[in-house]
Amino acid sequence: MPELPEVETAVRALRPPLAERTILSAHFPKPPRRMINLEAEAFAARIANQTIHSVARRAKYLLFQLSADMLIIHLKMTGHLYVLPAAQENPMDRWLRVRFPLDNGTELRFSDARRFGRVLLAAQPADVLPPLGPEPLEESFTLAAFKERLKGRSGVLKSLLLDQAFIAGVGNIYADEALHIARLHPLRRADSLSAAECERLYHAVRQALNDGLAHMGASIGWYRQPDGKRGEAQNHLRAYRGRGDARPCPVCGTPISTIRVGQRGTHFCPTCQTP
DNA sequence: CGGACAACCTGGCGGC
DNA sequence: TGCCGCCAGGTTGTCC
Repeated sequence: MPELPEVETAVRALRPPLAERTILSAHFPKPPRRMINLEAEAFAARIANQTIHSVARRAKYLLFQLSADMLIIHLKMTGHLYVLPAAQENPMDRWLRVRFPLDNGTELRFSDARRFGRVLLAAQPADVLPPLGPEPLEESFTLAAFKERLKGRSGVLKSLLLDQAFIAGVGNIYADEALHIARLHPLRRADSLSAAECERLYHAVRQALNDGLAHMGASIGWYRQPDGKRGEAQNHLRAYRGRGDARPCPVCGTPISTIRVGQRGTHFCPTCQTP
């Protein structure tokens, strides 16, 4: 569930407490299995004494620029990052996977109930990151650039929006939101869009992500901000529905339909988003 | 390129 | 109340 707005919210919250802090070591309370890209001991030895110079986001990855390496973390569905005094416990510690003691007595912790998250250490991020499309909220992502990327694509819109190599950072929630804003059916094929529809989709993707960001992310399921607070975006969603949420379309009042597209739960308004 | 599907995981929920 | 089974989700990898 952490998608671009949720990861960006986390990045912004983590910047102040981590600025120019030095990581002393890395501890893995439980066997890390596939979570890290090195052996646990090698990982800890390599990250020790590296200073965090910046915290940034690319797609749904958090990027920590260290003295010599990049620390790259993907939260997947249930990952959570938080900074606390080393002695202070937190409910999220129940699923604690990594603790990074810092040089001022605080600790960066990574908790992840479902163990899908990834914690990678690499000198060159490109060595471990998959191909990623443009950042949809950056100025360089223009309507013309979007139309150019659409050329030659024929798949259904929902799957295309979820393709991180096509556009970076959109996940299941904001894909459904963007399609509702654009009044486009999730099964519409990319090569069937008129110029006007392309333009609606372009603006809708950015609007959906900006709305999520403005509300500090959507706390559906597990997502929390680093300070433990819930985001507010889930209260403003137009089409995406979590379990037990039967709110109708906010535009026309029609019940929201749920189908599966590319193995993903997909929510849309059958009145506003015609095939 | 695209679509289908399995795998990875495990808490939480619906159903009984 | 308790147990079972399935669902959720992002990404990777395989196959056609």
